[in-house]
Amino acid sequence: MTTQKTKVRFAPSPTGRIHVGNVRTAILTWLYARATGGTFLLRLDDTDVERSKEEHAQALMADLRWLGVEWDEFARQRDRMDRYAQAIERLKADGRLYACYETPEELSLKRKTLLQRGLPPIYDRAALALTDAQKSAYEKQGRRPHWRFKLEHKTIAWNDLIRGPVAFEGKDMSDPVLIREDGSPLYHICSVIDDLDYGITHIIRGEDHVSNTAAHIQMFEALGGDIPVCAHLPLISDAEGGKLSKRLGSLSVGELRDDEGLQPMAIINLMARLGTSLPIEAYTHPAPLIESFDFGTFSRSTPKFDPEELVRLNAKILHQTDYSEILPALKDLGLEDVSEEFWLAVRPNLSRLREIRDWWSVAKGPVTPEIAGEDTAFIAAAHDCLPPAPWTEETWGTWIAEVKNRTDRKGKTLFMPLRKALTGMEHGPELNVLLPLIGPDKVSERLQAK
RNA sequence: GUCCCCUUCGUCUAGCGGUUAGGACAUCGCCCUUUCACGGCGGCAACACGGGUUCGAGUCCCGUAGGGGACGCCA
Repeated sequence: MTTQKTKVRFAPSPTGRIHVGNVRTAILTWLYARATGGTFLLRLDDTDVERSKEEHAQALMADLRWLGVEWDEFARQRDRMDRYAQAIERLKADGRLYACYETPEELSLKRKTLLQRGLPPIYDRAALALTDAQKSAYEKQGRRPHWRFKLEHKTIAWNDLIRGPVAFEGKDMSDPVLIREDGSPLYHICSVIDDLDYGITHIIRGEDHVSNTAAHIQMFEALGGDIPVCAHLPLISDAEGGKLSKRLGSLSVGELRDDEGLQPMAIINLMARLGTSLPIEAYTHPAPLIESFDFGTFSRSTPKFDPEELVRLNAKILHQTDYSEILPALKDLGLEDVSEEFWLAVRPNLSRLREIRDWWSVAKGPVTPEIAGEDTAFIAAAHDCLPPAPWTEETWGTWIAEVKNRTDRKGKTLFMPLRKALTGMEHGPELNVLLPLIGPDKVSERLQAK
């Protein structure tokens, strides 16, 4: 065995915002690259000029960067058309590509007929029997050919990192179209040529590609290259068990960030471990995920994706995030002068970062103190025994003891009116840490509110 | 329609012929806390169904049901 350096790629089509299903593949591919000390290539598969849009390409890269999924190399297929043409010529010369003249309508009819007879809709290779005379007759009618790759009718087998031994029969598959009628190359051949040229050692993608892989293997062989190791990930499904579609399937990284207000690590943690035998944990850094990454831990069944899990993870991540690490995100929220004390005080009460704004206004105001009619005398008494500045975390204890002495209250009737007067809420961070953060002036002011 | 894959607590899963069926998350209870949250400690909870094979089946075989995937001049 050679000690070949791992090289993997994530190859999305920039046809829309990247969503949960896709980003999982990106994250796992990236983790594998980092786990093996290999290279991660981001390749835009933008051969479909109709659907591929530059704005989607830009948004995709922004989303990946936000997640911290950094790529080492970058390529896009639209820049490589000359190279594809060259490889295609070789396949034609080798007789692996053959010209077909059926129209899309004719092909669709053929498929429908086969289906009705209970047969698999496999292309019948009629074009292979075309004589030169028939071909030129088609050409004279103005028809241009599309080209199919002639699969060898033999067993195609590989050892999948996730699925184990996989085998397909060439005869059970349709010869894939590699070149459109307009002469443009299709995904299959572009992908194979790129994987070859860029030295991809491992192909990691969804299991919706398994039968493609069978065809691709023959293309790798036809082009005389090494066949990368394959890992086909089970697709994730809806919480209801159905296919990941509609609302969830379209749940994009952008929405998770902008609408849901989630931390990138919430998504990384869930996607890295969902469907594996390793526990889903709330790490604040990807390092433990990289260290523990192992295709052997992946199940072959389709796991269910529950967005609520992201929120739970998000909360746990926040509870553990250090002040220095949250600072940039706080700046983005427009909270420049949050102190470390404040962060540590409110951190356990956050499930989304933006909720910190609520606690920030509790500390800085304005707050609408809540003082019930029957509590006015009590609050006034409490105000009278406020300890002198400076205030520390001990102040609350000192104060409340004094209030207890001077009034006949205890338990909930003792502290709850104070909490409501000071914060306007019945819940929140502990008052011993909150009190010095609000400060003597505002505390006094709020206790005297009408 | 044909082919392929999958099915263990609510969820993600361990298990690879003999287990009190293990863990994590969720949930519930207790502790901590003069609130909520955080944290700590415990509890509840599962082998889709039906046939085989075997002394013995969650584990092997066949079937049924359910779910997913593939069968494009999309990727």
